[in-house]
Amino acid sequence: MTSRPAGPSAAAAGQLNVVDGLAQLAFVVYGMIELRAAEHDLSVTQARLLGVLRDRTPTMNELARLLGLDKSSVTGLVDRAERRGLVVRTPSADDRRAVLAGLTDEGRSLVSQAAAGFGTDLTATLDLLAPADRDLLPGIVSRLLVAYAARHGVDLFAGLSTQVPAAD
Amino acid sequence: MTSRPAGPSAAAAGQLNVVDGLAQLAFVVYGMIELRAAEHDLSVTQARLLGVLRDRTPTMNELARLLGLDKSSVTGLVDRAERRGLVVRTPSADDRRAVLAGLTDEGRSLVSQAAAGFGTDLTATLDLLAPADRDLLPGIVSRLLVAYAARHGVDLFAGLSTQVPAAD
DNA sequence: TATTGTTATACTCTATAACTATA
DNA sequence: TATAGTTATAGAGTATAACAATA
Repeated sequence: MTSRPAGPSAAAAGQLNVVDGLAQLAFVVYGMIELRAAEHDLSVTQARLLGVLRDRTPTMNELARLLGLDKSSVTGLVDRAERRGLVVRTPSADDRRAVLAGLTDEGRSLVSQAAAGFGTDLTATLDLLAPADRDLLPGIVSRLLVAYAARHGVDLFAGLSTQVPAAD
Repeated sequence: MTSRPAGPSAAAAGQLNVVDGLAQLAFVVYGMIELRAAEHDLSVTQARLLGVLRDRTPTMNELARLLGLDKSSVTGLVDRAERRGLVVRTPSADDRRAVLAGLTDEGRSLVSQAAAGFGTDLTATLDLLAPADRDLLPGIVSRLLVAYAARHGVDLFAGLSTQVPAAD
């Protein structure tokens, strides 16, 4: 989707409960990622794929789990990325059934540029906050994510993220 | 609570900078919306469509602008929703070229249920936060969204949220 | 038999270009 | 001519089911 949040004057006043606010924030951030990824002809899905592969060389199966997709979906996803020269498949040495997916230099370069662009955009928005808010936000977001991860026994990661989500 | 230079709480939570943290949060929230929408066989796009129509009866053209999609995409989107009985097209009285899209009762019911489910999920996660964080977050998020909207001359909305149905 | 990955198939979502019917 | 909407077409993304190769 394109998720360019737009609409009539409903929220501009700031009369937003936190649930709606976080939903809107999610769409805004998602849209930022989408826009910067599109600059390099990447969909959010392709960007997530490259993001996951930044610090891993998983099997197709593991990749499916990491992305939350069916393995047949990942076949096509990697097919298209490989056709563009962003990803390569390598036979596994351990298991002759398995195939490892990894980034090419071009893939790595592309995802780094997209991530940098996204970081620039989001930072520019955060810079509009008052210093007190800017100081408090990182901790709250971190604690929120930790709480969520603990509750869901889930591995956190952001497709475009610059850093590894730890948790491994 | 005032400034805390190099927030140690954030680092303790797992060296996530705020950019990565917000990206992850966006994916988590987006995933929550996706999951609750899927419960009713709605994609995020269909849910956004229904969400937009909760308080509007726009022309196809306006709908395209609201969703950030091409008008031809909206034709198909509304086709599928109409086929399911969630949306109806009505000829415009003012302009014989134009067509208005609106929710059916079933569409309204469905989007309310999905929004309520999402609200429940997100609230449950927010409840894991310490009270101090829970008090601070809404204001920071609101101010962040207002800053973003002001900077981009854009009006905010979240396809699924609008208002929590609380007592619909 | 179970697992890994691919293929075949079908559907949603999206855009571009061409078309119609109004305006 | 310009605008509103649809249709035709193409491609990405997704899932289910069936399959081949390996374990």
